[in-house]
Amino acid sequence: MPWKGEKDPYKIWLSEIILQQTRVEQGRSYYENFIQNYPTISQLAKAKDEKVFKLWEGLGYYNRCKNLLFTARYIAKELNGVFPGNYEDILTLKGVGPYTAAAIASFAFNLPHAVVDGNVFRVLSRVFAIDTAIDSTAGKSEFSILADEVLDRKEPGIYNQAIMDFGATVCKPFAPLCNHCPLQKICKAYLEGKVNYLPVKEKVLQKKNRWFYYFLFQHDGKILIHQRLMKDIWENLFEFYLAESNEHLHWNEASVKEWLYEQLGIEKAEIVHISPQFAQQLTHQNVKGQFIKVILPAIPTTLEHHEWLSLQQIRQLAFPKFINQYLETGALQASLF
DNA sequence: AATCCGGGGCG
DNA sequence: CGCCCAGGATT
Repeated sequence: MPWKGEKDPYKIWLSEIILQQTRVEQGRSYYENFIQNYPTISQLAKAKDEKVFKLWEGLGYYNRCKNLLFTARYIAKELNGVFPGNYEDILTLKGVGPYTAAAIASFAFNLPHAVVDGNVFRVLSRVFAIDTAIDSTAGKSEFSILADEVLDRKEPGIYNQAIMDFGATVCKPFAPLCNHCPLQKICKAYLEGKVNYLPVKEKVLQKKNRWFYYFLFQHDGKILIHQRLMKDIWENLFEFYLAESNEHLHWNEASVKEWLYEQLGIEKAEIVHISPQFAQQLTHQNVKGQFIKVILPAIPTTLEHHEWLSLQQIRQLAFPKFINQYLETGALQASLF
C-alpha cells in the first residue's frame, strides 16, 4: 500500500476514511487523487465542496466525504492545522470511530491502541474460538477487550498492520489458508474444526425494492438538476427530477403525458426518449428505473424554484452510479437532445 | 439496540 | 446471488 510506513497523520487519516468498508484496491486510486489535489490538510480545508464530492464520486458512503471536509476545516481553523495527537482527541473527530482512531493513534504516533476491524474480528474469533456475534453490543465489547489484551504494546503500529494483513491474506473469510497458517497449532477454531463457522453474525439484512423514474426536463438548453439533501441514499449527490414508486411502472408516451399533467400541471411537453430499464444493487436495497427525456417549451409554475443547469455545469457535479450508468451511454451530448 | 449508508469483488 | 470489505452516525 502506498501509505505503508506513512507517519503523516493527515495521510493516514485520509486513507483510513477512504478504506472504511472499502477494499484496498478499490480505494487506492481515490487516495492518490486526493493526495495529488490536496497534499496537506489546510489545502483540503480550503477546497470547494463540489470539487471534493466529485473526487469522491463512485466511492459510496457519501457521508464519509461530508465528514472528511468538516474535519479538515475543523482542524485547520480550530486546531491551527495541527492534527490531534492522542486517541481520545482523535476519537472526537467527525467520521472517526474506534477503529479509525486506533489506526491513526498507532500508525502515526505509535500509541498502544488496538484496531478492531473486520479482519481482527475474524482472526480473534477463530484463534480463540469465540462464537459471540460480532455485530452485537456484547461482541463488540468482548472483542475490543481481547484485542487490547493481545496487542503488542512495544510496536502497536506494526502489530495492528500485521493482524489486519494476516486477516486479509491468510485468515480470509472464505477458503482461509489454514494449511500454511503459522497459528495452526494454537488456533482453537482450527483444532476444533470450527473455522468455517466463525465469526458469527446475528443480524440478517432486509433488502427493499425501489423504482426511480428520472425525468430529464430540458428548457432553453438547460436541464433541471436537484441535490439530494434528505436523509436517504446518495446524500449530497445530484440527480434529475425524480418520481419514485414502490412498484414497477410501465411508461409510454401517453402515460408520461398523463403523469406530467396530473402531477406537475404540464400541458405542453415533447417526450423525446424513454430509456430502457437500469438497475443497481446497493447493500440494503435494489434500485431499478428508467430515464425519460422531456423538452418543455415553458417552465411550469410547479418547477419554478428548481435549478436549471447547462451541460457544462452538470459535468462538474457528482452523481450516483445509477445515473452515471445512464450518462455513460452518451445520453447527454453537447447538443443535449 | 436497531437501522441506515455504496459500490465492487468473489465464489 | 449472497457475503464481505482496514466502520460510523443516527435514532
